[in-house]
Amino acid sequence: MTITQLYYVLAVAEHKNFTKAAEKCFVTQPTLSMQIQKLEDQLDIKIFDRSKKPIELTEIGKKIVIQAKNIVNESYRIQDIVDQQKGFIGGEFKLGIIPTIMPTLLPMFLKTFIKRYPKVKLKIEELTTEEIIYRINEGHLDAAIAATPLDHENIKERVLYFEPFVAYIPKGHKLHTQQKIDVNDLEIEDILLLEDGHCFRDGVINLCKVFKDHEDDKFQLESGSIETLIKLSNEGLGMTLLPYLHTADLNDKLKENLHHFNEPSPAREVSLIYHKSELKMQIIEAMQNVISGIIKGAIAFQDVKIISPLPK
Amino acid sequence: MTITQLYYVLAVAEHKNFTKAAEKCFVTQPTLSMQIQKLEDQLDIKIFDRSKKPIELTEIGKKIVIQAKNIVNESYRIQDIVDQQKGFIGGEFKLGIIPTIMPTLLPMFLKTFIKRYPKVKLKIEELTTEEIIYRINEGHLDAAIAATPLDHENIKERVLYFEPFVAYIPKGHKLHTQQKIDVNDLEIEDILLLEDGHCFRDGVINLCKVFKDHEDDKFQLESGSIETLIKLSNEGLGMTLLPYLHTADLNDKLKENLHHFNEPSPAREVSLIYHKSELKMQIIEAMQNVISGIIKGAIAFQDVKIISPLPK
DNA sequence: TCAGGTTTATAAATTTTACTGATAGTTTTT
DNA sequence: AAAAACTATCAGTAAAATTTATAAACCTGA
Repeated sequence: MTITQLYYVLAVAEHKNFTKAAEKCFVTQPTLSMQIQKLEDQLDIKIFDRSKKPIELTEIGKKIVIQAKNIVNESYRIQDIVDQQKGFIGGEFKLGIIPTIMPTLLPMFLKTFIKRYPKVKLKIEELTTEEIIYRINEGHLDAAIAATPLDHENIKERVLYFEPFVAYIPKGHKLHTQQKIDVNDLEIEDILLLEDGHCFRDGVINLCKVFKDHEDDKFQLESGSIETLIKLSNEGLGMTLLPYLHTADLNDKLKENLHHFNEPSPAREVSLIYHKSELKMQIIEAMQNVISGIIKGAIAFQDVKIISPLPK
Repeated sequence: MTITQLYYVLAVAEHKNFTKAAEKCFVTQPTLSMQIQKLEDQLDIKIFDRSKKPIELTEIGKKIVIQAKNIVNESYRIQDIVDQQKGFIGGEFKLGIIPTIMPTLLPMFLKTFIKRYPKVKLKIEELTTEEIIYRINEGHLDAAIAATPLDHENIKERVLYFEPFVAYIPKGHKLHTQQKIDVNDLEIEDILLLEDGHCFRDGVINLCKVFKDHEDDKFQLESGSIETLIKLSNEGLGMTLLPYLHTADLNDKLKENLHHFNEPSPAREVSLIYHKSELKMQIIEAMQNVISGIIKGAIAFQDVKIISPLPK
């Protein structure tokens, strides 16, 4: 049994196809066929049921895949230990970012990061929270930036910052004339929300719970696009909440519709998240430091008072 | 990096000598030298400091060894998973037993065990508790039978039975004439004890704590040999406590000096112990079942009432 | 300090293993 | 029924692990 064989097994298990798995492993298909057969012969079991199309794992195959993942991952950790010892921050690093954070946060820290850590080969991908969770679990992402808390067993979170929401209240809305608005002014059934507006942690206003309690309303929208929110809002479908960092990009006309909250302001928690196995922790920490440093200047509200969650 | 290379590293780390490690791995010394060099080159670090005699691990080498142990162990688990799935109980199984349990328990269950599980290649070794703990930690023993609780972080325990102690009171001792004796009759400073008479678990009389509280006595003895205990006792150095299963072997003359305890009787807890990684769990469970079945007939005292621990 | 023993590294040869390219055999798709 | 997609098999090859033989380094004790 070799780590390579286990790696091949994982590739086939994932792609359910020897040919595709072989490509991903940068070997030819006969290599996979033979190596996996060899492992199966040595263990005297079948890992894959090749009679099914697409190929399926056998019962024992499933168990072996779990253990194989474990072993392959732990083998990566050897290089990790070496890097840590050397103080080396480098290598490939796959980062996922959710759409509503990508355009505002990435430009702020990317330049600094690649300058400070030139040996890190960043591969950044815009992904939904759901995709991010899946990929971190499968080991296809090293880390991601998303709205938290996710409360996911295998995923750890490090809070980067709290981004206050700014109310966008179009003309004609009853709150439009009010200069500063208060959380208590909000009528949740009237607000268009971001789809990644997770349940908020203690200490941050809990919007989603209230939202869920009103499922019998006229209509619901959870959009992943800030632009959509604004346009729908302008159409008279209600006010919306925009993450603070997005408000700078609005044109002057739209800016007139922005209303900051009285403290305590509602906010979203944005975190760097990663698998509990803590691989590539040096890079993750490096990234956390860069972002934390940058964000301090960008969000004046850092020391904003944040309100306790509402009762259910 | 291969599992084999990691295995070689572990062998050298343990024996601190390439030549000896090579023998244990059943390869020649140049194989180890080259493979370990290759790994060191790939990681671009030195795992061993060869300038020291005997060879030492480097700082990073120590960390790598820890991780290598982990990986090698987890690789064994693949075969374990397969065996479990097949219901196969077999393969090499290294069992340690402490001296005072070996001669009485082993003959009772060995025949039954090898008959019921003929595919298991048992390798049994008589070892002290200390040696057992070390070897289970290093992975040189799959399991052991010892007096418990050990309260050791990496070692799990499964109680097999409670073996009552029988008082051996030589002629001339003040308690000699008393037919049945009581725990309260014992004067701890006057008792010769087994060295493996561990601190006892809740529910079993706690002898060792009392013993330790009297460290300023005339003399102390903790022997690993039952014979020594009896002989010293006969020399007038005090009474002693014999594990119940040993009493059957005494000649009639010595048997006259045995005094059973009134209930609740003091007893030692005997357990099957194994590493927390739970490798070869099928065999461990098989062994537990065999021993538990056998012991029921041997110790009539199974349902003996056992007293609470004494206060410190 | 020098011979003898012990140990690790190196070199060349050998065996073993992993991998490829070509192809045959299946199953699925159309 | 033909084409496409996929896996297994085979023979040849490249790569690797391992061995034998030997050199080099390092202790050890006379």
